[in-house]
Amino acid sequence: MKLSKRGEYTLRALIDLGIASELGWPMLQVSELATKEKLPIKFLEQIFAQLKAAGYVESRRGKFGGYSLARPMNRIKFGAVIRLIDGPLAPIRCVSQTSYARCSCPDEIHCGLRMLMLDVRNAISTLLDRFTLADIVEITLRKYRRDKVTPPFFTRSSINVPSEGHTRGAKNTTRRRKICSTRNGS
Amino acid sequence: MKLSKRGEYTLRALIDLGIASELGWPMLQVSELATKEKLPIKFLEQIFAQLKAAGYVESRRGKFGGYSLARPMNRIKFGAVIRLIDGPLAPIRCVSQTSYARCSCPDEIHCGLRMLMLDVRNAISTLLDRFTLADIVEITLRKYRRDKVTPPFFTRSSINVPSEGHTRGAKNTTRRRKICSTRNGS
DNA sequence: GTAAATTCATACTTGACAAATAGGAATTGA
DNA sequence: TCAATTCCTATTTGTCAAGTATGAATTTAC
Repeated sequence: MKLSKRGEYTLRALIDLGIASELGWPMLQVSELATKEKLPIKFLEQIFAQLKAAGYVESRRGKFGGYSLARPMNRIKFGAVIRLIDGPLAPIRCVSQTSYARCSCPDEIHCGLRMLMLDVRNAISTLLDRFTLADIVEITLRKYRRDKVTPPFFTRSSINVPSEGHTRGAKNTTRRRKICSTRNGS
Repeated sequence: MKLSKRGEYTLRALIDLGIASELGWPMLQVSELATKEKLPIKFLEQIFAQLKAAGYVESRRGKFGGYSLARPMNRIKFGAVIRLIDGPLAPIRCVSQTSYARCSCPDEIHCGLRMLMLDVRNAISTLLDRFTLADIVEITLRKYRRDKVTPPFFTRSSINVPSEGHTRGAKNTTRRRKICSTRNGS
């Protein structure tokens, strides 16, 4: 029942993009995200290529380029994103709505396994097809405010905020100058 | 969010074992199950070894040996079986109850991804930790009766029942004589 | 126009693991 | 003693996730 690393990175990136956007910072660079979330940058690049091809993000090339969300956050459903990246949500193909395939059992109607897995599939997709990026971003920001924590990285005012606990190792004083090559010297 | 083949085979086998047991046929052979569900026999053997080690089934060796359930069906939860075979139910480790591991994000409390995946995990395990083999077997048998279909293979009375559509290729007239080497000649 | 920084494109590597296969030892019943 | 089974261990095979590598195309600042 695993979410792949690729899937995990994708969702992290989208959520960050959403939060940043909500805080008035609509465009982020892959390198920023990679350092913030400690993800391999080239891997993230590939992911963004896929996200762009699917219409979730748009890009600006060249110096000071980056990626931004290509649609309103409430139109980005997690279910769809995970299906794009990781394939069907269903545990087995014979209960998948979006990518059905027959299984080996002779009689699907009376297959106990299928019945059980159908329930599981429905539980998963009910959740993931209901929640949108907007929901998660909103809840996350609300939590941050409630606990009076400044969301790491993504506030304009954080330019001069002294580093605050979990933001250690990222002494980005000037905002536009960001730290490349923090990861294994490349 | 996939269930592995190993997991699928495991559940099919257990359900079959449960149905057979309910119909007064408590012991089945690996080869019977393999031919019925069209599974690789040697692979199934390994699975049963694991199931036995975990105390789900017990065996009788030698001629006319086989496997039978080692505990009452209402004590066999699908969640536990899947965890045994496929590992944690949670999509990512940082929301696993049975096998937690920290993830890369600096602040789990405010992690939107974690929150979302926690919901998914709960949805899955609520289902799979509630349903037992007894539930599925009962529902399946009820469906069979409702539709007036004899459950393939597992009725004593089916000894003389003419083969019936989806039981093609398995002309097992004598019950104890079963067809080995139906699969790719080995 | 040149340099720097970025996205874009493609190909490759590496390791892990699922899935299956193979061969035979130990056990049991007729 | 034979046949049929579980049991045990090792090996193979293929696939795929995850990551790496290299460089082209594009954009901005100077």
